[in-house]
Amino acid sequence: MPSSTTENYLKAIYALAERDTNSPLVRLGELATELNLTPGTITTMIRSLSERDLVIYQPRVGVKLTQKGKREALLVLRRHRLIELFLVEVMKMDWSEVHEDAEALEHAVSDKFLAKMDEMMGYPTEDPHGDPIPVAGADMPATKNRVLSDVEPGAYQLSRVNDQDPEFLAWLSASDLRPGTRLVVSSHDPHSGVLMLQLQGAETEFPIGVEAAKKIRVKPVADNE
Amino acid sequence: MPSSTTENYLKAIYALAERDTNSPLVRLGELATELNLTPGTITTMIRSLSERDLVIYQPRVGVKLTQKGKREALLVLRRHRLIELFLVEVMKMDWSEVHEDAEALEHAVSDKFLAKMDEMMGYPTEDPHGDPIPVAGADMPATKNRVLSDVEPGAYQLSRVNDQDPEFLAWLSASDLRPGTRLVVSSHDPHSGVLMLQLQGAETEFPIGVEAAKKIRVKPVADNE
DNA sequence: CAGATTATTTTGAATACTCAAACTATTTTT
DNA sequence: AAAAATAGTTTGAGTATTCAAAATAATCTG
Repeated sequence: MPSSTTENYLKAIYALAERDTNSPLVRLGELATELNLTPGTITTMIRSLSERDLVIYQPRVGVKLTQKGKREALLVLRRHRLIELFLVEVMKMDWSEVHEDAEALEHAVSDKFLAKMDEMMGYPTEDPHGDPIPVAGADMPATKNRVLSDVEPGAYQLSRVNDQDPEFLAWLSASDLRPGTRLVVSSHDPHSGVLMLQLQGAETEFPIGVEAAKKIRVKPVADNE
Repeated sequence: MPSSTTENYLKAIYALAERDTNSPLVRLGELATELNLTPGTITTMIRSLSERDLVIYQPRVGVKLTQKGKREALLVLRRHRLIELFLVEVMKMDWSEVHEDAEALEHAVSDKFLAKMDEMMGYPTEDPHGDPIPVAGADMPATKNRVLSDVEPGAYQLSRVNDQDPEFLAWLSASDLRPGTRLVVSSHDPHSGVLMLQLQGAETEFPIGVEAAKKIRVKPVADNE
C-alpha cells in the first residue's frame, strides 16, 4: 500500500545505493537529480519516509533504506523487470519503448498478474538488460557483480570500486574507469598478473594489474544494453 | 493527462447515464453511492470537472458528460474492457479476479501497450461480459441494447425503459422490472402479441404484451456475469 | 401549505505532494 | 581561517483529493 510516489523514492534510493557502493548513504542531492525534484521536496519527503520506517535519515548527510524499505524497493524492482521482460518477450514490444511503460505499470500490477507473467515466462531470473530479477521472498537479488580480477574475457560494466584511497580513485577516474563505464576484458595473463582492458569507444588496449583489479567490481553486459 | 481520479469520475458518470437513459442527468447522489464518496466530495469534484469542460453541471440537479468528457470516458472504458479480455484470454486469469486488476491497469496502460493487446487478440469487439469495446476513434460504442419486443428467447438484463408514464413505471416496479433486473424471455408468440418472461430467481412465468415490451430495452447477458 | 424528509452544497480542515525562495550548515579555496 | 561555493533545510504557499458537520434547497406528506 505504499503510494507510487513512495515506491519511486525507494526505488531511486536503492538504485543510487547500488550505483555507488562505497558510501553507505545516498545524499539527498543525488536523489533530487535522479527524481527531478527540488531539494526541499526531497528533504520533506525523506522525513516522511523516515517516519514510516522505510529509510534511515541522517540530516545533512544522507539516507539509506531500512530492511522494510529495501523489501519494498526490491518488490518494485521485481515488478519493473518482470514487466519489461514481459513486454519484450510476450508483447513483442521494442527495447526502446519498454522502459517507460514498465515504469507506469510497476505501480499498478497486482500480485496475481505478476505471478501469471512470471509463470508464463518460465520464472526468468534476468531482465532484458541482464539485470537480475529479485525473487519474491528473497531479501537480495543475487548481485551479478564480480571482481574484475576473477572474470573471464568479455564485455562488462564497471559497477563499483572497493577502495577509498583518493590516489587510486583519482587514477581510476583519470583512466576513465568510473562506475557505469563499459569495458572489454580482452585477456588475463595469470603469470604476469596483468589484464588487458579495452574501454568503451577507445580502440587501444590498456593494462591493469591484478592487485588493482581486485578492488574493482564489474557486471556482465548484454550487447544490446 | 486526466488523473486516474478524474477518469473514474467520468467512467462512473458514463455508466450511470447508460444505466438509466430516461433522465438526461446523473444526480450527484448516485455518483456518491457509485464511487463510495461523501456527497460533499462529489459536489467539489464535479465543480472542478465542470471547469475543465468535462461535464455540464446543473447545481442541485445533476451532471452529464460533455463531448470531451464522453470521449475520455469511452477511452477508459475501452482500456478497461480490452484489459479484462486480455487478462482472461491471454493471461488465463479467472473471470472473478479480473475486474479489479483491470480497474487498476486501465489508468496505467500506454497506447502502445493497448494497441499490442488489441492486435494480439485480433481486434475484438466485445469484452468477456458481452459488453462492446468502444473503438478508438468512434464516438459511441455500438450499444447492445435491444427492444424487448424484438428479441429472441434467451437471457437478458433490463437496461432502460423508454417511457415516463408514472403508472407504467409503477407497474414495472411492482413487477420487479427495473434497470438491472435479469430475465429470461422464454417465448414470444407473434399472434397473441404476448411474451413470456421469467424473472431472476422466480420460477413462475409471467406475460407481457408487445406494446409494453416495446418500451423496454434489454441487453443480452452472458451466464457468468 | 407547513412541517418533515431527503438531496445537495458549503465550510473548515486534513493528507500527500510539490515548488520557490530565504536561510543555514558544510566544504573548498585561497 | 575567512570568503566563496555547495549542499541541505525551512518556510510559506499551492494543487488535488478527501471528510465531517452545518446550512440550505427541494420534495413529500398529511
